[in-house]
Amino acid sequence: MASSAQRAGGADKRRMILDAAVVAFATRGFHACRVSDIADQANVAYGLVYHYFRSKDEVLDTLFLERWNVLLEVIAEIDGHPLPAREKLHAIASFIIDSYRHDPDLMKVIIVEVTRAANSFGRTHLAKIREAYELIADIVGKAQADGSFRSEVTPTFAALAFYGAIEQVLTGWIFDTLPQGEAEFDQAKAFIVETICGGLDANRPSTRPV
Amino acid sequence: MASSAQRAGGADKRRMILDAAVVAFATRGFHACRVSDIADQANVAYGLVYHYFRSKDEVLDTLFLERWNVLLEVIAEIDGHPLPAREKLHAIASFIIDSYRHDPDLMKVIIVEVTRAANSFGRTHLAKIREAYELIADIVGKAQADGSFRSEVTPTFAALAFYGAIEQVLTGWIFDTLPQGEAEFDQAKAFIVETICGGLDANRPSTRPV
DNA sequence: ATTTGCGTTGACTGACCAGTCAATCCGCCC
DNA sequence: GGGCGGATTGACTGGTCAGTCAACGCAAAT
Repeated sequence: MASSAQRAGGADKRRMILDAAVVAFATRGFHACRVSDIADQANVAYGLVYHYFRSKDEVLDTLFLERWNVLLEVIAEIDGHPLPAREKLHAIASFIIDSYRHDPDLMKVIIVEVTRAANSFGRTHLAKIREAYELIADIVGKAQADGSFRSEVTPTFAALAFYGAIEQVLTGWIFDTLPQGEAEFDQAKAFIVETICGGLDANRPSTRPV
Repeated sequence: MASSAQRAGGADKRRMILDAAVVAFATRGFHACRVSDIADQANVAYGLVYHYFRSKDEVLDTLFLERWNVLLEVIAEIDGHPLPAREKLHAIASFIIDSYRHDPDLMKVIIVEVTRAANSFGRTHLAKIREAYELIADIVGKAQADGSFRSEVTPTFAALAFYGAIEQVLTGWIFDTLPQGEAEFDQAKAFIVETICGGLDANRPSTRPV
């Protein structure tokens, strides 16, 4: 009963179902994915899914909340460090992109089925999603207050633009519209931050003075 | 038979169905919306929808393509004018945001059900959607070539960031996460362009020298 | 050895809905 | 005024699944 899950024993069937759901949702999409697909993928009987979860929705719910709460904690923690705002944003972009690098299926599900699906499903989680924007907006707001960011733009809009850029890039990878790979991941982090913080216009120092 | 649709006569039932579908899709979402909802909304018999369209999908298809093609033409046309890149981007943001202002339901459907639904539905239209990114990337690329934009960032990423920011803001309005109104619409155009072109970092002229 | 009860199974049900189709309507032409 | 053909109608069918539930397995408790 201990830890290493002898065979597939009494251990965490619940976890197995969640992991299977990630694969199933990522492969067929939440709507097209039948509960039996999850059960098959988990090597578990159909009914067991309903032993651990009230509904198919609750499975997705659980996956999303598990991960999104981590994101919120990480952002808060990054903000706690005494870093320049630009580096905080880089750290956030890094975390999100590395999340995708580490578990593309999970990120695909979260983004495609929740974050970008504010209709059908994500509606329930709008508030939770918004928390992330607000944490980012906070970072921008404080940077504006201390003068390291300009104040031409509302923190809210800056946060939306920043997060929107990240999501758009992830979506590109998810649907193979954009080449991906180790190099691209790190490049993307830098480009996103550079676009949002440095801007595209030419009249400015190409590198910030130290 | 002529033009002004005597009663609801022989005129464009097809158009009526499309318009009804916009309302139905916007209200209940594509998946939750039944074909009978469209027919009811259009005051038309169920079967007539299938007289004009092969499937429910084709209705959404049609709505999307009609509008997206306009967008592509407009972007191309804007690019044709001899404007600074920054103003081209502003014009594009304006067009998209004004599209929302003019017909929020249609934009909601296009964004929520197609553009942001690259899974279930939008997959068919990935290429079409990408065309828009590429047109924008072109604008950025040319501006980099003539020196008015810096070259730190790939045109592709810049385009993604720009479009992503717009979509994120629209999504905020669509789901009432962001206050909307005449003032907000124009403000948003300016903020998006200012974020992407001007950047957030402080060390630079707050206004570009003429 | 027997009981107890959670974990597990998978066949089944009820609801839902996209798409079909045979019938009707109606404007127009001969 | 008869009939042709596209427009229009809506009842019906077929298939799909989410969720239920009665039964079984099995480990620990007695």
